[in-house]
Amino acid sequence: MNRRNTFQKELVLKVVRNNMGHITADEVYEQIVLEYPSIGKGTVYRNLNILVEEGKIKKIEIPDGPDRFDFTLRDHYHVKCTKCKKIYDVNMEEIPNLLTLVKNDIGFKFSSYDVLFKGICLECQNTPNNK
Amino acid sequence: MNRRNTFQKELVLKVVRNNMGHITADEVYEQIVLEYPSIGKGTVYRNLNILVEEGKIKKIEIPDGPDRFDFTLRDHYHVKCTKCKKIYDVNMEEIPNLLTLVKNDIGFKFSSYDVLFKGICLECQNTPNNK
DNA sequence: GTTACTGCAAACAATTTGCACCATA
DNA sequence: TATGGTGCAAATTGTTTGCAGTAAC
Repeated sequence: MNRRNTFQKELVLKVVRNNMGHITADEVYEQIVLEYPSIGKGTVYRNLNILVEEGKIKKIEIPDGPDRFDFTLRDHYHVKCTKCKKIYDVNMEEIPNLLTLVKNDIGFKFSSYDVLFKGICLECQNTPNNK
Repeated sequence: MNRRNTFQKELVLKVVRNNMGHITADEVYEQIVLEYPSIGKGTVYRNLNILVEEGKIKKIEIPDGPDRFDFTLRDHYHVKCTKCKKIYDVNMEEIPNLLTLVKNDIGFKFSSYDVLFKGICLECQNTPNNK
């Protein structure tokens, strides 16, 4: 299974790279369609996953919402606004490595962990629509 | 909108309570069907969400997999086996409150955060099927 | 010339929803 | 008896997949 370089794969990488941060597969597709209308959504999904596999981009899995793809190299965290569901970057102090705090009594081989913050974004705080 | 007590809602609560830990909506449904075959899946989903709203149970959102419902009161974390996708409880030392480490420069009203550990479970480590 | 990749549509999985009927308060 | 809940099927959302044709190597 020798990987090939295709025009479509280049486009997908370019769009994720130019958007810098948590773009969804659908947004990637919408942007590519503008300059290359014949691309299929399946191709975008396939290439995003290949690029993740190759370590060129990162996948951020958000519960209750589409996956995001991130080009940024530096480690950072995300917040989800529980009202509008939008995702933002979080700047924060160095997080202590939570893996060192685990009491591994079940023989697990721990590899990593995800942290997702929740809250209400500025915009939603200011909307009177206080449902 | 005055909530009513129904037989079905009781059953849902009973099953989550008796299972103690990260059961899926579908598993709840499968268990109830055994003793009350006419129940609908929609009813199970509806009641699970109502019970979460009422604070009687907790919803654990797992990316790339169905939501889990938890009756346990004590705070605890979860690990997902990246091979078999099963979810396990994690015992660990007190986690420092990550919210205090956030540099809130975007006016967010932070409320909470989720942590999901990842790794390979004992069973999958021992399976020769090393794909 | 292989065979990986594409575009498309259909399949899928988890969950929500519309609606006519039912049953709780 | 008013109206919230049920059961069912259809709709939704995000993603994967099967397949015949296309193109990269």
